[in-house]
Amino acid sequence: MTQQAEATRRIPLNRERVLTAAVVLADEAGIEALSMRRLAQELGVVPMALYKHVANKEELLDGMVDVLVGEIDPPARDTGWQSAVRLRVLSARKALLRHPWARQVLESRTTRTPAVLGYMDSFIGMFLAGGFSVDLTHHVMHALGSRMWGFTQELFDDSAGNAAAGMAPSGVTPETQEAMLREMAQRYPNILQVAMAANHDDGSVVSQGCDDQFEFEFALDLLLAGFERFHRQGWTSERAKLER
Amino acid sequence: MTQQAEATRRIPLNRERVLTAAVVLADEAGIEALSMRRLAQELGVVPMALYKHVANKEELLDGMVDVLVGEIDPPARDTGWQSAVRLRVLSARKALLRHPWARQVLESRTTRTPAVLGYMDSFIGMFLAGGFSVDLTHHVMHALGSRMWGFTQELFDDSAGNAAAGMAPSGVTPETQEAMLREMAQRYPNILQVAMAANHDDGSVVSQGCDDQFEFEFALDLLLAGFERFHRQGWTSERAKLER
DNA sequence: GCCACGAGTGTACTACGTACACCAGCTTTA
DNA sequence: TAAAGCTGGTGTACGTAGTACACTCGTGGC
Repeated sequence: MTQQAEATRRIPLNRERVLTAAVVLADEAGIEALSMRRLAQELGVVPMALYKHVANKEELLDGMVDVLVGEIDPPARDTGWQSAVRLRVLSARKALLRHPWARQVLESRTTRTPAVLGYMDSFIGMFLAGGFSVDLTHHVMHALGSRMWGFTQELFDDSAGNAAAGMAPSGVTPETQEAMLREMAQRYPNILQVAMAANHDDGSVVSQGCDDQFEFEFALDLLLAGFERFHRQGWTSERAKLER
Repeated sequence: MTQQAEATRRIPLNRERVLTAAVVLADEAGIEALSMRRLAQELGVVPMALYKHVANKEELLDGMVDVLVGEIDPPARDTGWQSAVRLRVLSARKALLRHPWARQVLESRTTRTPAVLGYMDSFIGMFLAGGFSVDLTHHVMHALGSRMWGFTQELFDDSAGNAAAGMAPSGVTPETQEAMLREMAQRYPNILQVAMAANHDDGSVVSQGCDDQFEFEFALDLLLAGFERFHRQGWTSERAKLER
């Protein structure tokens, strides 16, 4: 019977099971709750058992990124480079939003796994297939930067009002909120103005914040339009010109 | 005599001394070496002494960011918005490059200190002073994103060749390097192409990498040009249009 | 039947952030 | 001038990390 119980519980571990469990745990409990010990516990196993499947925590994180990359759609066929890139970035963004930990983890990675390199490679391929010069492609990839992954550093991740007070709006009396606002108006008039515009509906700084998706696409399209212009003009960097 | 010795060693601690010591330590030993214990040791003091000057490690990091912000030039007077923004971003970038830890720490921050808010506020002020609508300013700030701080997520932080192997070029025989290259060429032809172009001088992927400063300014100027175009056209978001 | 091997275990070590009680010496005040 | 209080530094201790290393035990091949 104990053997039966053990047999049922012990679906044998493997790298994939470890990685997906890590992804689920990070999704549900946050990346800061993802420790080797906690993950092992979640898998009904002793911490050191994990090390038979991943070399260490760094490799675990790399593996999680690989899982993420696997969720990004492949490049669309039969469209121009611009919409191909756009679609793919937005697909990456969707994957990223499903996994709140991903941004932080991606930012922290220093080595690139084959899966990541593969993603980058096919990404570059979209520009090349669109007739971009290698030179322009290179700079364009840099300009995209982390937007390739569907994210940007969010400067207003909370509304500016919350950020100023360093606290959540809940549990703050209207009076203190009022006081905070006056304080803000004095010290950061410009932030206040912009924040008010972003929260136009009720005139409060401490409301739903701004439309991240809109902001993201705004910048993305601005960049894409810039790329297109350079491309049409046959732009080349000085460095590349010297080569010819 | 012991009193004398103590008196010489005990330049009294204060918040500023703690913060600058933290900055120096992070500069020299890397951010991962910055622990409360190590920092205390560096200051010739017991770990818990630090907690009389900073509430906890988070606040220490916030304070370090404040030090950084203090190193950024104020906005230039008597120039157009475009060069004012450009100069300021490049000044931020210079400060950032002096402190290799800064990017990671900035990215990890969730609360904004008054100094940071002050920086953002005066940053926004440059656009408003340039005649930008509040609406456009808002989106433009989002588009700049972390570029406001003078950095972007570096995708090719090492040369692609190193990234592929996950190791430093030193200590790798030319033969394995050659093999790596062939491997790369097969699996990531596009990356290879771009990387080769970036390392045009000797045709090796594993050389000095690309000109980060150039790449940064490329994207920055592309964005600034886009902003300018929108500004001239009196661009407004749909959301803002509804307001009128 | 033996033996090698690989997955999972147990114990232990080092390093971290920090709570809490304490103390020395200075400043304020009665 | 003595008592009281404040300020900054100390010592000890706890809980949580990551992971090295030696182990056990079930399985499959000879």
